[in-house]
Amino acid sequence: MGDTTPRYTILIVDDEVRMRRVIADYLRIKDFRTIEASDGVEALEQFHREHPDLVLLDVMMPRMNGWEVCKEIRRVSQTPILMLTAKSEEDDELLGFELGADEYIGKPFSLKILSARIEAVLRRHTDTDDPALSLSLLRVDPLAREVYVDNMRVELTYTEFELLSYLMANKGIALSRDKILDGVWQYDYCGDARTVDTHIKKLRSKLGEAGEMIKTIRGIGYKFEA
Amino acid sequence: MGDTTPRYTILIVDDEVRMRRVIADYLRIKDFRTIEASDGVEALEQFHREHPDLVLLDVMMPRMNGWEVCKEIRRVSQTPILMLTAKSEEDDELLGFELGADEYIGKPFSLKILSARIEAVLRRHTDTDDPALSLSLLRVDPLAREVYVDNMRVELTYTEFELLSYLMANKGIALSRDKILDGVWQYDYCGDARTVDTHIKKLRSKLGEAGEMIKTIRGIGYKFEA
DNA sequence: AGTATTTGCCGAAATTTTGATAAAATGAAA
DNA sequence: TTTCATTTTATCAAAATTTCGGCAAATACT
Repeated sequence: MGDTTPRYTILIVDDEVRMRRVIADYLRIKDFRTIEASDGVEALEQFHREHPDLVLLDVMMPRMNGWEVCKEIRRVSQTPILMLTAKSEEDDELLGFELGADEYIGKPFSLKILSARIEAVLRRHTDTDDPALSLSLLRVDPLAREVYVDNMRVELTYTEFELLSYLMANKGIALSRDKILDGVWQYDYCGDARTVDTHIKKLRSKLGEAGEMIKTIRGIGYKFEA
Repeated sequence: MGDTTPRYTILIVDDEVRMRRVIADYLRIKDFRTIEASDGVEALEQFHREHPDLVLLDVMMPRMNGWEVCKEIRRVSQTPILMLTAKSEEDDELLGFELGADEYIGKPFSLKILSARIEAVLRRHTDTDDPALSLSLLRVDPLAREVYVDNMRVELTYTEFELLSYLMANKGIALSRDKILDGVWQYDYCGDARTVDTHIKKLRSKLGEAGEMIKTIRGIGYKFEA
């Protein structure tokens, strides 16, 4: 099984080296490529550099805990997230789902079960989403505030960047101009709705072919679609 | 061959004296200058004192292991790193590359192969990278609190040094003025955000061409980029 | 006194917004 | 189906605003 190309890349985030090692070794046998991060900040860096297909996220971590990382990833990506936690309390689980985690596993867990869940989540995801498209054509790095289209750097202004982030965070949802104004421009900014149009236009032109991911919903507003 | 000036300085980091000696002897024949360190902490000290052209790094070491040293060096420098390890496991290699190592050699190795790899890495580095720019342009020695631009010492004030360190520690991340104020001036110092601008300006002018590594992110703040 | 740091102000440049106009889509009527 | 009127969106350019960098004065620190 070792000579095939890994099907998916999995980012393992845990502050304990031994835990990471155990999981990584097992997943590699199962033909996954693994990358690791030992805390939240590093996790986000790795995430943006490697664009893993799934993130295994420990909750208890220094610097930035799992919930925060989860939230931050969800701001720009639909990448499946599987949360790991020592306490298997119900409200933790609830919080996890609220923040956008796809699965939730309480420690201790068997590696067999872990990999089964991973398979399930990935299957669920690849059925619906198109991984090749959103992954390679348009890439947004919120930490560096950089945007790449087809691996080429695109310079966006402050508002353009915020607007794109907002649209992507609400991928697949038709947003009215008012909602967009509320979301991107702070607290009930009283501006013309045409302002949104203008920025959408600039975004589309700067994003080139990726600009077509911003759809016009007539009578409503706009929608981002992968 | 002994009368020529050594082309490059190589820092050999290994806790075994005999191993260091064997490698050093051979590399000296190959016309390299060698310096040595027996553990991670010493390695960092030597690194900052001597600014070697390449680091040979053993993974298994007391006090601070090779991965940590590698990571620490990468925080402030692009100097080529060649990792040495006894276990020739795949994941070690992966981790090494993730952390920024340039090459990876499993023990035991032949000295011939080792020096060939060293030559290759050095050649690669001086070819592809703009050596005058990324490699030796800006060097920060946090222990000595010294900064070198193009190998010329630059005197920075306390705040300037802190600011530069903070920016470099968060390389590639767009930082708001508030974040910078928090990070450099600690404990929610309530100062004008323009203060940051002024210090950035001074830093840029003192750093000369290296000052261009400090990018302005309009509407946000600043970002350090190698 | 002599640095180092902070603050205020101004002009240049970049960005955002506005307003006017053209283009496109929609739906109803011919 | 075609035409026409209406509504909605796209485009463009100019005005208004914001932001940043530089300068210099004021303040703090040694």
